[in-house]
Amino acid sequence: MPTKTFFNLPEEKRNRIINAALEEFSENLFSKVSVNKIVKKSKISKGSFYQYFKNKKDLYKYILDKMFKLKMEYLSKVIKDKNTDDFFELYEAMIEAGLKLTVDYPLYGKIGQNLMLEDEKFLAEIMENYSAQGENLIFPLLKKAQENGEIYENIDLKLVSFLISKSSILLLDYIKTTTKDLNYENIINIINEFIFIIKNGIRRGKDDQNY
Amino acid sequence: MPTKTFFNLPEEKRNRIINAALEEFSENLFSKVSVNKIVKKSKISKGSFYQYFKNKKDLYKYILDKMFKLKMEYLSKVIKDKNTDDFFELYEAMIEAGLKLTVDYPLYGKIGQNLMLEDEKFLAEIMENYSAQGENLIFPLLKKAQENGEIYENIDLKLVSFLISKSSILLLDYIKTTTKDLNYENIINIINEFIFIIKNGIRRGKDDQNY
DNA sequence: ATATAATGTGACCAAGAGGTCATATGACTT
DNA sequence: AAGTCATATGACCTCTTGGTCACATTATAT
Repeated sequence: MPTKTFFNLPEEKRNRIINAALEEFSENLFSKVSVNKIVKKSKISKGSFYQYFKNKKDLYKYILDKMFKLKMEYLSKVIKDKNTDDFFELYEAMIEAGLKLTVDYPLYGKIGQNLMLEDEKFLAEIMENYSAQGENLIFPLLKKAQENGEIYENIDLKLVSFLISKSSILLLDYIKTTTKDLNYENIINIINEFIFIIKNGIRRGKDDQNY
Repeated sequence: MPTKTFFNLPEEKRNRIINAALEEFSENLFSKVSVNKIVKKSKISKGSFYQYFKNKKDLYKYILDKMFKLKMEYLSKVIKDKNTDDFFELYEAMIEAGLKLTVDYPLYGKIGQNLMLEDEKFLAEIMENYSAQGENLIFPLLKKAQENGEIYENIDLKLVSFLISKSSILLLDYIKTTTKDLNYENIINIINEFIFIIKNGIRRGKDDQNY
């Protein structure tokens, strides 16, 4: 966490620093983010930087913290609003919420993507406080759905929740390689395609007339 | 490609260099691989290195080339041996082949994983000659299967082939986070779970009695 | 006006990077 | 023995990195 000094700063200056950091961390993995560039971009001196943050990692954790809080806001809002027990409905809403965040705050979106590309040792260290993120949010929902008979009994829920937790990143990746523009409608279409596959698979059974 | 000089080298020396490179590139992304470490590890001088390779990228491309050739060997063997038209059977065999390669040559496995984590600009540049890799190998098989009625008509095959092309990496990722040991049986089990999901989805329909 | 505390600053450090180059060595030809 | 060519070498160059520190400036309190 940043020092008291940092929080005493006038808001304008604090924002300058935060924005510079957001830009840098959205463009590079942690090890390639340059403190020098951040201080230049935010027009503070190197010395000041190290009066605000213990080191580069300290700043990174702070940024991630802001991001997770934002994400939780988005997710909890969706879960409350939907107010349903249907897993697939909820799941769709959650992916949508995740993608809505990356549309509303593209830099945070990129930072989230980059985070997932860090090597696991580093990731484990950085995420110690957020272990309950992604996967563990979905797992209970899946379990409930399985108990309700919505999901095959023999399916390995750990695997499914893993796939699902990766899905926003995966889909974003896919969208990048195909569609040129990230308009909302496009995204929603692809999400629906993906959910259909997770739901029904791709194999057309003998008894499937429609589709 | 390496220089003529490199190929004139006694095999022992050439292998020393290749092995050092394999180790380094399996442990780090390109930008973090150190030429200095490679020359130290392979006991050649810095000057010699630059007599063998134009630069770091030149060495990297050479290593990747070897890897792709190896992978094609594994894949083509599988396709020939199976000699089937059933998409899912073939698909399973292909994932297995991919994983077999990473078991037989763990360093190449890691290098492949790392490759997928490079940023896309760099990746595009490095892969210019191998664009037909992964995805495009699967797509025709999918198309055929769809024409045969094995796969729902409305499914977006591009998305499916994208998911599938990512599956070995995805699964390896999953295995790392759960199972401690990478024994073969374990891996096969997880592959089968995954294929089941892609095939049938996770939703239990009203008419599904079994499972 | 003085003393104390909070902030700001940039030259500096050591480490490491990728890449170059003048020179040395050794093998083969003539 | 002389000359030629392929190969080997490591000191050196420039650049960037994360981080430190002695010092300067400003704000607050008495």
